[in-house]
Amino acid sequence: MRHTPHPASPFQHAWAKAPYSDDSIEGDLEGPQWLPLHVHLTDTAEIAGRLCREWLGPGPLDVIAQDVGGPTEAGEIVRLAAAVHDLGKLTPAFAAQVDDLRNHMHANGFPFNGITAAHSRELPHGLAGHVLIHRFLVEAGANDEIATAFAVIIGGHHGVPPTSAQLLQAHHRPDLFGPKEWADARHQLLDYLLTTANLRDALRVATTKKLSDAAQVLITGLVIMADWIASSADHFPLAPRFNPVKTSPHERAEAAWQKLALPRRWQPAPVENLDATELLRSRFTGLQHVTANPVQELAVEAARNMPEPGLLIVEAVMGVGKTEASLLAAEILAAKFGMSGIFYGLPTRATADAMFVRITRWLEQVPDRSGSSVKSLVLRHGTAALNPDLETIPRQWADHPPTFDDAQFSGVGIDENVDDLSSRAIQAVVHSWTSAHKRASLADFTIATVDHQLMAALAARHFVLRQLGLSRQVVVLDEVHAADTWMRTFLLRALEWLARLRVPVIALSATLAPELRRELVQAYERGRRAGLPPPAVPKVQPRPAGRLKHSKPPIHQVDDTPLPEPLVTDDYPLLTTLAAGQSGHRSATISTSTVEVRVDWLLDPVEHLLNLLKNELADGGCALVVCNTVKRAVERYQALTGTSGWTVTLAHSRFIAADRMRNDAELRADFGPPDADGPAPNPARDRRVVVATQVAEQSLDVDFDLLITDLAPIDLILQRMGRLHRHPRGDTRPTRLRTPRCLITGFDPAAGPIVDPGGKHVYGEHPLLRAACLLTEHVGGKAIRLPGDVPTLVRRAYADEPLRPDEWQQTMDDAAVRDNEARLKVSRNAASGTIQSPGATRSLLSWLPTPGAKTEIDAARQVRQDDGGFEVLLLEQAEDGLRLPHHLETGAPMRIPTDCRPDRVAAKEIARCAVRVPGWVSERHLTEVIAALNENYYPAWQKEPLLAGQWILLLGPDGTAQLGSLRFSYSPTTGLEVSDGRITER
DNA sequence: AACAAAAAAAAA
Ligand SMILES: [Fe+3]
Ligand SMILES: [Fe+3]
Repeated sequence: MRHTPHPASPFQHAWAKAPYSDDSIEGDLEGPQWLPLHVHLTDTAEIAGRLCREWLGPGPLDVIAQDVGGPTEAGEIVRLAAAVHDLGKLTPAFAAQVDDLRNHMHANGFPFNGITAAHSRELPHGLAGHVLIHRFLVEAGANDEIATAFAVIIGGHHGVPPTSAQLLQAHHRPDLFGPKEWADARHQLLDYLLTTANLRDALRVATTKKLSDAAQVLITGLVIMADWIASSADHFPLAPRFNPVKTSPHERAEAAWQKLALPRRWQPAPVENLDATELLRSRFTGLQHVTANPVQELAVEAARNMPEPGLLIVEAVMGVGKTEASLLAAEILAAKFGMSGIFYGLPTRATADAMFVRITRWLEQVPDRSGSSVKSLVLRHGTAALNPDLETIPRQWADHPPTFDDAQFSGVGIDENVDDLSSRAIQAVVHSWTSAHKRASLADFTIATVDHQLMAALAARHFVLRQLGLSRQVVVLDEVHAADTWMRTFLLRALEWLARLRVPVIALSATLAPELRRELVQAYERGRRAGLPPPAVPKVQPRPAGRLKHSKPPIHQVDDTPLPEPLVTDDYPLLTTLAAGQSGHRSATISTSTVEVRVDWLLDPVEHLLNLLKNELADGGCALVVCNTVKRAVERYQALTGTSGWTVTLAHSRFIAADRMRNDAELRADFGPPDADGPAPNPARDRRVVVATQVAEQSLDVDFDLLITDLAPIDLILQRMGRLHRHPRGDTRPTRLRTPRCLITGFDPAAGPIVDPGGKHVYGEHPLLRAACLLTEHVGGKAIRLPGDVPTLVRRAYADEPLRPDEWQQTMDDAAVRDNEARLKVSRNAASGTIQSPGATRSLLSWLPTPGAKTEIDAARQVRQDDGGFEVLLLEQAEDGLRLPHHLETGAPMRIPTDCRPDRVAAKEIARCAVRVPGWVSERHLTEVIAALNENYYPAWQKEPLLAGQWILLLGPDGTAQLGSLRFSYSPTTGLEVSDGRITER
């Protein structure tokens, strides 16, 4: 096939890439360079084809195939989109941007008619491309709907699909598209592309087949990915300016692909011949002699029985091997449904860090039919760079000595900018083409905070890349019960999309309220239905009388039979499945040890607490005191420290990361599981009191002899109770503490249905009162059995059934109404930041808010609710410069320079000094605090990714700072405290 | 006078 355009073709003078000559400093004597437009387009088409053939995998390809006829056509349509993605660059509005190149085109017959570089912003080339491709498809016989569905991919190839308003504006500016000479050149270019890249059949598909929203999402993602790779001058060399490129598209792409060296995609092997136990033993080196437990058996069975991609919810307590169960099931599902990787989402960075190591070990054991020993794996969260495991593991899987490319694409990649972008500007440009976060979507295996899954449903720039990445991974979500109302809004929308993209999902959880279980199941089912092929003969909708004349017909015929209802049951552990529209459930009989907790009230005045502890800890032992607010926790900590007879520790989230990590580690060391050879008396547990906020609720595997907790929603109370006699310590516990006891504070049942204002602010009134009612049933009476009683208590707490006492009913009903309204408001606000549901719109047009303000789009919306709090890096101001908080300094004091970029080691130390400032500070004192923090802005630090954009809070040597009227103080034992001077002086 | 915990943030 002839790849060089006819010498007379004017389009060969059009340009796509033109690095400024300043970019090639450092004795680069080659002079200015360029890349002709037609070369960039064939490059991108070649890469897109390779991505489809080698990287994408059958699962997502089939989603596209469903719209266009088959997998071959799917690959072709992707190549077509890639081949024309920058057609909008063949317009005077784009081409006028660089004088040199503009003049060259002008000299070769392209009239500019006064269009200058200043006009380029009025017609971004993506938008121009949308208009041009739409017109071209319509001329080739497509209807408007089909043409728009394809054109919007071109319009959105920079991450934001156009809005209808933008299209309208573009149509009013024909001058920006240029006169006939330009239109002719574009037609010749299209003709050249169709011939050279062999895309005539693809065009026929594009003019006759309507792409669904899901296909639009995936293809846009693929085009962006291909464009990024094809835009790397390191892989696709530029030519001296105005010289033609002589290498053929195929050769260029072949060389680039080699150099890129993407690890071959994971191809899981079918494992039908192994039972759950055999599977378990072969995938986990530490479990050679273990037998699969019922939860693991059921998970494997559920995965094997799934007739099509579906949802599997596993509710079980921590410690029954849910992680193993999820990985076994994930491997089976990946093999069955053509997935090429796994996304493992965790609620916190700390849990993600811990899971990272476990998954790497598992990966070493998992068979791969691709024959490759290199796996592409990424740890994706904000402080992944601080994880020490990353430094030890990377090279393990590299087949060959790691080069820069290896760091990017094979072995372990981390989610951050590469060190030392070096002073050579052109290097920096090359290196950063796939910088950081957005590159991570290429990986087969992702361990991340759930946020990265939720963000797939966030209406923000480049969300299509997240969707594309997830579309080829089995998604496992851990601790889904922990999602609050805000996050749940994103979770459900993201789940609809996963279902639409035919992605199997495994959700792990503690006991779910039946309502949440139902929401998860129905969200997945809605997404699945959105992807069902429309019925052959569309039903004619009878127009209901009185409806607006212009009411639109539904996008396509949707199955309107009722959504499946998962069975409401108190079985536990519980596996709920949903596949092919059918919901099922299985429960396992599993012999976990039961803990019987006796419950009692303890009135608030701190003397009661002191007396209780004096008695109970008389013979030793340890107690956990959980408070609903930091303020209460600090108060109780201080009251307890003033008394002898025990050692007190305080734990909450307002510690700098380094201290928090150390505190957590100490808690695990002192109160964690006993050694495998059996429990021994542990002096660290002797007369210890830990006062904590909700940080003690989750993820920390610790055990206490006695629990005192503020009233909280029942599921959280039960989580806290889970810290009571959690490990087998038998008779090493003091005699009087051998019966597990839980005292509830923050509530006086005799005083009526009145909850503590702090708790009310955090949880709302209604769940607290419901919890109080349920606990009353057990006070002084029968113990709460863990985990057996958990499902019943959780179900009743969130059901409508009235609870005694009857006199509280009215208060509770009123509270329920208020809480519901508040919750509805939160989810409405969250929903304004989500993308559309699958099947709700014909195209991605206007899906994201007005582009142009690119950064605003990214920043203004988020998957976590904004409470006004913000993070600062806490450093000390010494006479001769900055230093780390002095309690962190080991050895020689380290002075931190502010006039140059700190080295990597120092930057990590500084990043570990991050702490969150409570929300009320910014709500009431925003301007004065910002003004004060702004003074500590060091331009030289902004080049360091770990420090860029961070606020710095400087404390004096006494550990305090005055910002306006606010006084900040920090100590490694009590954490960050902020007080308002104007108030305390009164 | 507030009031938990939790996370994130660079193009072709
Ligand atoms: Fe572009
Ligand atoms: Fe491009």
